[in-house]
Amino acid sequence: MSKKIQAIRGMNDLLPEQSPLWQYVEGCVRELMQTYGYAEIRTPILEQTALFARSIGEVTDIVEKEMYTFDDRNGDSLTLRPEGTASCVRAAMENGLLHNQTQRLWYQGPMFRHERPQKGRYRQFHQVGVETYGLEGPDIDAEVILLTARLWRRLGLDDHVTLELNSLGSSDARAAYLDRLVAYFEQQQEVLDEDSQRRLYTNPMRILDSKNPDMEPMLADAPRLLDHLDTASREHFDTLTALLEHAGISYRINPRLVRGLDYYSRTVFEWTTEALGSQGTVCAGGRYDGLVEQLGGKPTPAVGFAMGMERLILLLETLDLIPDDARPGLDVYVAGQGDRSTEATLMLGEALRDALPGIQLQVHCGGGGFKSQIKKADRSGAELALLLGEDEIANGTVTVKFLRDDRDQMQLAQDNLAVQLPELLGRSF
RNA sequence: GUGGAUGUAGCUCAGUGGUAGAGCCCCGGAUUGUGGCUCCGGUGGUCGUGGGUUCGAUCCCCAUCAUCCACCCCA
Repeated sequence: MSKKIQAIRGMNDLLPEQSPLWQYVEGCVRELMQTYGYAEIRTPILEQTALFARSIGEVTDIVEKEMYTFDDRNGDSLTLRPEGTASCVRAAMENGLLHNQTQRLWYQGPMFRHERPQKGRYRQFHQVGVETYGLEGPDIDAEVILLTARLWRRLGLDDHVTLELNSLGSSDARAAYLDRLVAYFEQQQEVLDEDSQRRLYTNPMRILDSKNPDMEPMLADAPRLLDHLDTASREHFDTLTALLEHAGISYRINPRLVRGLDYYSRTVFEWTTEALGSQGTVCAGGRYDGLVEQLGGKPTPAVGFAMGMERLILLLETLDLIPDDARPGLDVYVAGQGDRSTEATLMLGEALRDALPGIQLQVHCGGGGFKSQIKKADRSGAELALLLGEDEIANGTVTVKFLRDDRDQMQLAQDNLAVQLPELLGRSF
């Protein structure tokens, strides 16, 4: 077992039993994006290392210790993308998508971070993300949040997730606030725990995030960023919250909500759940007006978010919110008996698929006794079994056996099956 | 990167210092053209890996790898 090659730590196989659920969620996402007129963009999984170092922030954990970075054969430093925003900005700039136009884009795919795996956290994980460019007003912030809220409703998750909101203000206002904050923490040095001491000069806002209960009173009295916003950011935030209220989206303002990545400004938000234990953030995003310029483009306002597919799926599973059509299933299983049944079953299957293009039909392969074929039909989950024995083949009929209902089997003419099957299955194709 | 728990059949798990068992699954039979219930039989394991202690280790010790949970961080 252990001498065999196994998957890389934290990188999981998605097994057949799970893929219908993934396809279901992916389908919901695709429909949702189309509903809002967002266009899909697909970018390479590998980028030059500098792209992430410059956008995410040199001193973040992601860049400092979590990236899968290696040298290409020609000596270039490449990195497996740890998130989608940087690639998306790069691609949009490189292809002229930001030249005098706005964009509403979405993407989906695997991301890579070398972290210690845990529930809801893997080294290869999948994100769905949205990025909008060229829109500076709070209307687009609201739209992006409304879009996520619609997805929760679609998936039945709306009662199980909470929206948290904050504003980080302009970079000037934030810089001024940071000075105040650091000054406050310096006066409280003796209360700061070890982690916080370290973060005091690298990323002081993260101290606000701390879960250490001993620091709670000190943090509660810390200066709040929301009280030190510049006027424009304040108005932006107030308009956003008003829009959300109009739309009936409830939210909780969390003055301590800080995004981990350096590029955020003004609006930040997070959808969280209690049901996933320690990795409760299902979706997170915000505004990053400075990023495009930081990466060498013209100043371009931008808003986006990313959500974690594994966490979403875990959530649907723990809450038992998986609809039937997101489970594997078959409509029909075709079994045969006798020397000529192989040809007969395969041809019947093809004919039915021609006539009923949406049908989910499996023809038994691999021989075996009639009895075991019917057993397989049962285990397959199919509604009906179509049986082709010597008699049926001789007279052009097929025996229909109801696997889920207590109902007598019947013999039908093969020529008529395409007409009668939809009725027998209770669905159209 | 830190801490804790756990690795025995495909899956869920018992178990013992004298080289292993159950349930489910799978295959066959009772029923030579009929699943789901029942009964009978069968396949399947270098007991995660490497080393140590021992006459002998799946069990005790060390290391290592992996999984899970938490911290950190984040989706």
